[in-house]
Amino acid sequence: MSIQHAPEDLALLDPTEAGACAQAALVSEPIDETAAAGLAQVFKALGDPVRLRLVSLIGARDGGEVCVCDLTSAFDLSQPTISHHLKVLREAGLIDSERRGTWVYYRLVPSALERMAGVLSVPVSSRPSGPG
Amino acid sequence: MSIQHAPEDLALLDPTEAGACAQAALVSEPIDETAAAGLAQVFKALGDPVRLRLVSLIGARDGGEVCVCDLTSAFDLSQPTISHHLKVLREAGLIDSERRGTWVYYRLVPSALERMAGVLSVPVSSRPSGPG
DNA sequence: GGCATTCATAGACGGCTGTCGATACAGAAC
DNA sequence: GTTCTGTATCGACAGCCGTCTATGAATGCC
Repeated sequence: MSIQHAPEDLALLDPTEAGACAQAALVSEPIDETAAAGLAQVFKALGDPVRLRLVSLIGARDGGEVCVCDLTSAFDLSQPTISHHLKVLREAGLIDSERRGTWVYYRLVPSALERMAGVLSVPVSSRPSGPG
Repeated sequence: MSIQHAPEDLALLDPTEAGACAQAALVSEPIDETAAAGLAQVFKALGDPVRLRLVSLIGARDGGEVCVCDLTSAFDLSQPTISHHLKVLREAGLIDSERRGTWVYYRLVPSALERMAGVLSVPVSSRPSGPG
Protein backbone atom coordinates (compact mmCIF):
# COMPACT_ATOMS: atom_id res chain seq x y z
CA MET A 1 0.00 0.00 0.00
CA SER A 2 1.34 3.35 -0.92
CA ILE A 3 -1.36 5.79 -0.01
CA GLN A 4 -2.37 7.22 3.31
CA HIS A 5 -3.14 3.82 4.77
CA ALA A 6 -1.30 2.76 7.87
CA PRO A 7 0.64 -0.51 7.71
CA GLU A 8 -2.41 -2.28 9.26
CA ASP A 9 -1.77 -5.90 10.11
CA LEU A 10 -0.68 -7.67 6.92
CA ALA A 11 -1.39 -11.34 7.17
CA LEU A 12 1.40 -12.53 4.93
CA LEU A 13 4.60 -11.87 6.75
CA ASP A 14 6.66 -14.30 4.71
CA PRO A 15 5.94 -13.60 1.05
CA THR A 16 8.67 -15.82 -0.18
CA GLU A 17 8.69 -16.77 -3.82
CA ALA A 18 7.45 -20.27 -3.07
CA GLY A 19 6.20 -21.90 -6.22
CA ALA A 20 2.64 -23.06 -6.57
CA CYS A 21 3.74 -26.66 -6.14
CA ALA A 22 5.82 -26.23 -3.01
CA GLN A 23 5.34 -28.74 -0.22
CA ALA A 24 4.87 -26.22 2.61
CA ALA A 25 1.36 -27.55 2.70
CA LEU A 26 -1.44 -27.63 5.20
CA VAL A 27 -1.40 -31.40 5.11
CA SER A 28 2.31 -31.94 5.67
CA GLU A 29 2.00 -31.55 9.40
CA PRO A 30 -0.57 -30.07 11.79
CA ILE A 31 -0.30 -26.30 11.86
CA ASP A 32 -0.32 -24.40 15.11
CA GLU A 33 -2.91 -21.87 16.21
CA THR A 34 -0.87 -18.84 15.17
CA ALA A 35 -0.33 -20.11 11.65
CA ALA A 36 -3.97 -21.11 11.43
CA ALA A 37 -5.09 -17.62 12.44
CA GLY A 38 -2.86 -15.97 9.86
CA LEU A 39 -3.88 -18.26 7.03
CA ALA A 40 -7.54 -18.06 8.02
CA GLN A 41 -7.48 -14.29 7.64
CA VAL A 42 -6.39 -14.61 4.03
CA PHE A 43 -8.83 -17.38 3.22
CA LYS A 44 -11.59 -15.38 4.87
CA ALA A 45 -10.70 -12.46 2.63
CA LEU A 46 -11.12 -14.79 -0.33
CA GLY A 47 -14.36 -16.18 1.07
CA ASP A 48 -16.64 -13.56 -0.43
CA PRO A 49 -17.95 -13.62 -4.01
CA VAL A 50 -17.44 -9.90 -4.50
CA ARG A 51 -13.85 -9.98 -3.26
CA LEU A 52 -13.14 -13.05 -5.36
CA ARG A 53 -14.40 -11.24 -8.44
CA LEU A 54 -12.35 -8.19 -7.50
CA VAL A 55 -9.20 -10.30 -7.33
CA SER A 56 -10.11 -11.87 -10.64
CA LEU A 57 -10.82 -8.52 -12.28
CA ILE A 58 -7.53 -7.11 -11.08
CA GLY A 59 -5.49 -10.19 -11.89
CA ALA A 60 -6.93 -10.74 -15.32
CA ARG A 61 -6.23 -7.17 -16.37
CA ASP A 62 -3.51 -6.82 -18.97
CA GLY A 63 -1.41 -4.16 -17.33
CA GLY A 64 -1.96 -5.76 -13.95
CA GLU A 65 -3.51 -2.58 -12.63
CA VAL A 66 -7.12 -1.52 -12.32
CA CYS A 67 -8.57 1.80 -11.30
CA VAL A 68 -11.09 1.77 -8.48
CA CYS A 69 -13.63 3.47 -10.70
CA ASP A 70 -13.50 0.55 -13.12
CA LEU A 71 -13.99 -1.91 -10.27
CA THR A 72 -16.91 0.01 -8.83
CA SER A 73 -18.68 0.15 -12.17
CA ALA A 74 -18.41 -3.63 -12.51
CA PHE A 75 -20.75 -4.27 -9.57
CA ASP A 76 -24.24 -3.30 -8.51
CA LEU A 77 -22.82 -2.12 -5.21
CA SER A 78 -22.08 1.26 -3.73
CA GLN A 79 -18.62 2.75 -4.00
CA PRO A 80 -17.98 2.56 -0.23
CA THR A 81 -18.82 -1.14 -0.29
CA ILE A 82 -16.25 -1.80 -3.01
CA SER A 83 -13.76 0.31 -1.10
CA HIS A 84 -14.43 -1.78 1.99
CA HIS A 85 -13.80 -5.02 0.13
CA LEU A 86 -10.61 -3.66 -1.35
CA LYS A 87 -9.45 -2.78 2.14
CA VAL A 88 -10.08 -6.33 3.34
CA LEU A 89 -8.06 -7.73 0.46
CA ARG A 90 -5.32 -5.20 1.07
CA GLU A 91 -5.10 -6.01 4.77
CA ALA A 92 -4.84 -9.68 3.84
CA GLY A 93 -1.83 -8.84 1.70
CA LEU A 94 -3.49 -10.07 -1.48
CA ILE A 95 -3.54 -6.76 -3.32
CA ASP A 96 -1.61 -3.52 -3.29
CA SER A 97 -2.57 0.01 -4.23
CA GLU A 98 -0.94 3.09 -5.60
CA ARG A 99 -2.32 6.57 -6.06
CA ARG A 100 -1.55 8.39 -9.30
CA GLY A 101 -3.15 11.78 -9.40
CA THR A 102 -6.82 11.58 -8.67
CA TRP A 103 -7.05 7.87 -9.29
CA VAL A 104 -6.02 4.88 -7.19
CA TYR A 105 -4.81 1.77 -8.95
CA TYR A 106 -4.89 -1.69 -7.45
CA ARG A 107 -2.70 -4.60 -8.43
CA LEU A 108 -2.26 -8.19 -7.35
CA VAL A 109 0.47 -9.49 -5.04
CA PRO A 110 1.28 -12.72 -6.92
CA SER A 111 3.52 -14.10 -4.17
CA ALA A 112 0.63 -13.93 -1.73
CA LEU A 113 -1.66 -15.88 -4.01
CA GLU A 114 1.02 -18.44 -4.72
CA ARG A 115 1.75 -18.88 -1.07
CA MET A 116 -1.88 -19.76 -0.45
CA ALA A 117 -1.82 -22.10 -3.45
CA GLY A 118 1.18 -23.80 -1.90
CA VAL A 119 -0.63 -24.16 1.39
CA LEU A 120 -3.44 -25.99 -0.36
CA SER A 121 -1.25 -28.25 -2.46
CA VAL A 122 -1.34 -31.90 -1.50
CA PRO A 123 1.94 -33.85 -1.68
CA VAL A 124 1.64 -37.20 -3.41
CA SER A 125 2.71 -38.90 -0.22
CA SER A 126 -0.39 -37.55 1.51
CA ARG A 127 -2.80 -38.81 -1.09
CA PRO A 128 -4.61 -42.02 -0.18
CA SER A 129 -3.42 -44.78 -2.48
CA GLY A 130 -6.72 -46.57 -2.66
CA PRO A 131 -10.41 -45.67 -2.49
CA GLY A 132 -10.78 -47.43 0.80
CA MET B 1 -20.25 -38.46 2.95
CA SER B 2 -21.38 -41.94 3.68
CA ILE B 3 -23.48 -41.55 6.79
CA GLN B 4 -27.00 -40.34 7.27
CA HIS B 5 -26.24 -36.93 5.80
CA ALA B 6 -28.22 -35.85 2.78
CA PRO B 7 -26.26 -34.84 -0.33
CA GLU B 8 -26.50 -31.18 0.83
CA ASP B 9 -25.11 -28.70 -1.66
CA LEU B 10 -21.52 -29.72 -2.42
CA ALA B 11 -19.63 -26.75 -3.72
CA LEU B 12 -17.16 -28.66 -5.84
CA LEU B 13 -19.17 -30.17 -8.63
CA ASP B 14 -16.20 -30.75 -10.89
CA PRO B 15 -13.57 -32.56 -8.82
CA THR B 16 -11.36 -33.27 -11.78
CA GLU B 17 -7.85 -34.35 -11.16
CA ALA B 18 -6.47 -30.95 -12.07
CA GLY B 19 -2.92 -30.63 -10.89
CA ALA B 20 -1.85 -27.99 -8.44
CA CYS B 21 -0.17 -26.05 -11.23
CA ALA B 22 -3.07 -25.98 -13.65
CA GLN B 23 -3.85 -22.68 -15.33
CA ALA B 24 -7.58 -22.65 -14.55
CA ALA B 25 -6.74 -19.71 -12.38
CA LEU B 26 -8.61 -16.83 -10.91
CA VAL B 27 -6.36 -14.41 -12.74
CA SER B 28 -6.60 -15.92 -16.22
CA GLU B 29 -9.87 -14.17 -16.94
CA PRO B 30 -12.61 -12.54 -14.86
CA ILE B 31 -14.84 -15.15 -13.29
CA ASP B 32 -18.61 -14.83 -13.36
CA GLU B 33 -20.87 -14.47 -10.37
CA THR B 34 -21.82 -18.14 -10.27
CA ALA B 35 -18.23 -19.34 -10.23
CA ALA B 36 -17.39 -16.70 -7.64
CA ALA B 37 -20.20 -17.87 -5.38
CA GLY B 38 -19.09 -21.50 -5.59
CA LEU B 39 -15.43 -20.76 -4.96
CA ALA B 40 -16.28 -18.33 -2.19
CA GLN B 41 -18.14 -21.02 -0.29
CA VAL B 42 -15.04 -23.21 -0.23
CA PHE B 43 -12.71 -20.35 0.71
CA LYS B 44 -15.14 -19.29 3.42
CA ALA B 45 -15.01 -22.81 4.79
CA LEU B 46 -11.23 -22.46 4.93
CA GLY B 47 -11.50 -19.01 6.47
CA ASP B 48 -11.70 -20.13 10.07
CA PRO B 49 -8.71 -21.06 12.25
CA VAL B 50 -10.45 -24.04 13.78
CA ARG B 51 -11.51 -25.45 10.43
CA LEU B 52 -8.05 -24.86 9.03
CA ARG B 53 -6.54 -26.81 11.89
CA LEU B 54 -9.10 -29.54 11.39
CA VAL B 55 -8.10 -29.88 7.74
CA SER B 56 -4.47 -29.90 8.76
CA LEU B 57 -5.01 -32.50 11.47
CA ILE B 58 -6.89 -34.75 9.08
CA GLY B 59 -4.53 -34.27 6.16
CA ALA B 60 -1.35 -34.73 8.17
CA ARG B 61 -2.54 -38.00 9.64
CA ASP B 62 -0.67 -41.02 8.38
CA GLY B 63 -3.59 -43.21 7.46
CA GLY B 64 -5.41 -40.21 6.09
CA GLU B 65 -8.28 -40.79 8.48
CA VAL B 66 -9.03 -39.26 11.85
CA CYS B 67 -11.75 -40.14 14.32
CA VAL B 68 -13.97 -37.31 15.49
CA CYS B 69 -13.06 -38.05 19.08
CA ASP B 70 -9.39 -37.33 18.30
CA LEU B 71 -10.35 -34.07 16.63
CA THR B 72 -12.56 -32.97 19.50
CA SER B 73 -9.86 -33.63 22.05
CA ALA B 74 -7.42 -31.43 20.11
CA PHE B 75 -9.42 -28.27 20.80
CA ASP B 76 -10.78 -26.39 23.78
CA LEU B 77 -14.17 -26.41 22.16
CA SER B 78 -17.33 -28.38 22.73
CA GLN B 79 -18.07 -31.49 20.71
CA PRO B 80 -21.07 -29.90 18.93
CA THR B 81 -18.88 -27.02 17.83
CA ILE B 82 -16.35 -29.38 16.26
CA SER B 83 -19.16 -31.30 14.64
CA HIS B 84 -20.49 -28.06 13.21
CA HIS B 85 -17.13 -27.14 11.71
CA LEU B 86 -16.76 -30.61 10.22
CA LYS B 87 -20.15 -30.19 8.62
CA VAL B 88 -19.11 -26.91 7.04
CA LEU B 89 -15.98 -28.51 5.62
CA ARG B 90 -18.00 -31.48 4.40
CA GLU B 91 -20.57 -29.31 2.67
CA ALA B 92 -17.74 -27.46 0.98
CA GLY B 93 -16.53 -30.77 -0.42
CA LEU B 94 -13.19 -30.52 1.35
CA ILE B 95 -13.54 -33.57 3.57
CA ASP B 96 -15.47 -36.81 3.58
CA SER B 97 -16.68 -39.02 6.38
CA GLU B 98 -17.33 -42.68 6.97
CA ARG B 99 -18.88 -44.43 9.92
CA ARG B 100 -17.26 -47.60 11.20
CA GLY B 101 -19.08 -48.97 14.18
CA THR B 102 -19.51 -46.35 16.84
CA TRP B 103 -16.87 -44.05 15.43
CA VAL B 104 -16.92 -41.68 12.47
CA TYR B 105 -13.74 -41.15 10.52
CA TYR B 106 -13.00 -38.09 8.43
CA ARG B 107 -10.60 -37.92 5.52
CA LEU B 108 -9.48 -35.27 3.09
CA VAL B 109 -10.70 -34.90 -0.49
CA PRO B 110 -7.35 -34.12 -2.15
CA SER B 111 -8.85 -33.19 -5.51
CA ALA B 112 -10.88 -30.46 -3.82
CA LEU B 113 -7.81 -28.95 -2.18
CA GLU B 114 -5.84 -29.14 -5.39
CA ARG B 115 -8.61 -27.50 -7.34
CA MET B 116 -8.52 -24.54 -4.98
CA ALA B 117 -4.74 -24.47 -5.24
CA GLY B 118 -5.09 -24.33 -9.00
CA VAL B 119 -7.53 -21.46 -8.73
CA LEU B 120 -4.96 -19.48 -6.76
CA SER B 121 -2.01 -20.27 -8.98
CA VAL B 122 -0.69 -17.32 -10.96
CA PRO B 123 0.49 -17.99 -14.53
CA VAL B 124 3.83 -16.45 -15.38
CA SER B 125 2.18 -14.37 -18.08
CA SER B 126 0.08 -12.63 -15.42
CA ARG B 127 3.01 -11.67 -13.24
CA PRO B 128 4.11 -8.08 -13.60
CA SER B 129 7.55 -8.04 -15.15
CA GLY B 130 8.73 -4.86 -13.45
CA PRO B 131 7.98 -2.87 -10.30
CA GLY B 132 6.79 0.12 -12.23
C1' DG C 1 -9.62 30.84 -3.32
C1' DG C 2 -13.94 27.78 -4.85
C1' DC C 3 -15.65 23.72 -6.94
C1' DA C 4 -15.82 19.05 -9.04
C1' DT C 5 -14.10 14.37 -8.99
C1' DT C 6 -12.20 10.23 -6.96
C1' DC C 7 -11.70 7.48 -3.15
C1' DA C 8 -11.66 6.41 1.99
C1' DT C 9 -13.81 6.56 6.47
C1' DA C 10 -17.63 6.72 10.00
C1' DG C 11 -21.82 5.18 11.80
C1' DA C 12 -25.94 2.37 11.51
C1' DC C 13 -28.49 -1.75 10.66
C1' DG C 14 -29.97 -6.51 9.32
C1' DG C 15 -28.31 -10.99 8.66
C1' DC C 16 -24.96 -14.41 9.11
C1' DT C 17 -21.64 -17.22 12.15
C1' DG C 18 -19.25 -19.37 15.93
C1' DT C 19 -20.24 -20.99 20.22
C1' DC C 20 -22.76 -23.18 23.82
C1' DG C 21 -26.04 -26.51 26.49
C1' DA C 22 -29.61 -29.70 25.78
C1' DT C 23 -31.20 -33.29 23.23
C1' DA C 24 -31.72 -36.88 19.66
C1' DC C 25 -29.73 -40.55 17.04
C1' DA C 26 -26.63 -44.76 16.00
C1' DG C 27 -24.12 -48.52 17.39
C1' DA C 28 -22.01 -51.69 20.92
C1' DA C 29 -22.08 -54.11 25.25
C1' DC C 30 -24.62 -56.02 28.63
C1' DG D 1 -34.73 -54.97 25.90
C1' DT D 2 -31.57 -51.31 28.79
C1' DT D 3 -27.54 -48.70 29.15
C1' DC D 4 -23.41 -46.56 27.72
C1' DT D 5 -20.50 -44.21 24.36
C1' DG D 6 -19.78 -41.50 20.25
C1' DT D 7 -21.66 -38.22 17.09
C1' DA D 8 -25.15 -35.12 14.95
C1' DT D 9 -28.86 -31.81 15.38
C1' DC D 10 -31.59 -28.11 17.68
C1' DG D 11 -32.36 -23.66 19.68
C1' DA D 12 -30.42 -19.65 21.63
C1' DC D 13 -27.30 -15.87 21.95
C1' DA D 14 -23.32 -12.62 21.33
C1' DG D 15 -20.37 -10.87 18.02
C1' DC D 16 -18.91 -10.28 13.37
C1' DC D 17 -19.83 -8.96 8.38
C1' DG D 18 -21.70 -6.95 4.25
C1' DT D 19 -24.30 -3.25 2.95
C1' DC D 20 -25.98 1.36 2.96
C1' DT D 21 -26.01 6.74 3.48
C1' DA D 22 -23.49 10.59 4.90
C1' DT D 23 -19.28 12.69 5.30
C1' DG D 24 -14.29 13.59 5.00
C1' DA D 25 -9.80 13.75 2.54
C1' DA D 26 -6.84 14.23 -1.59
C1' DT D 27 -6.21 15.88 -6.09
C1' DG D 28 -7.06 18.65 -10.24
C1' DC D 29 -9.25 22.52 -12.66
C1' DC D 30 -11.36 27.08 -12.93
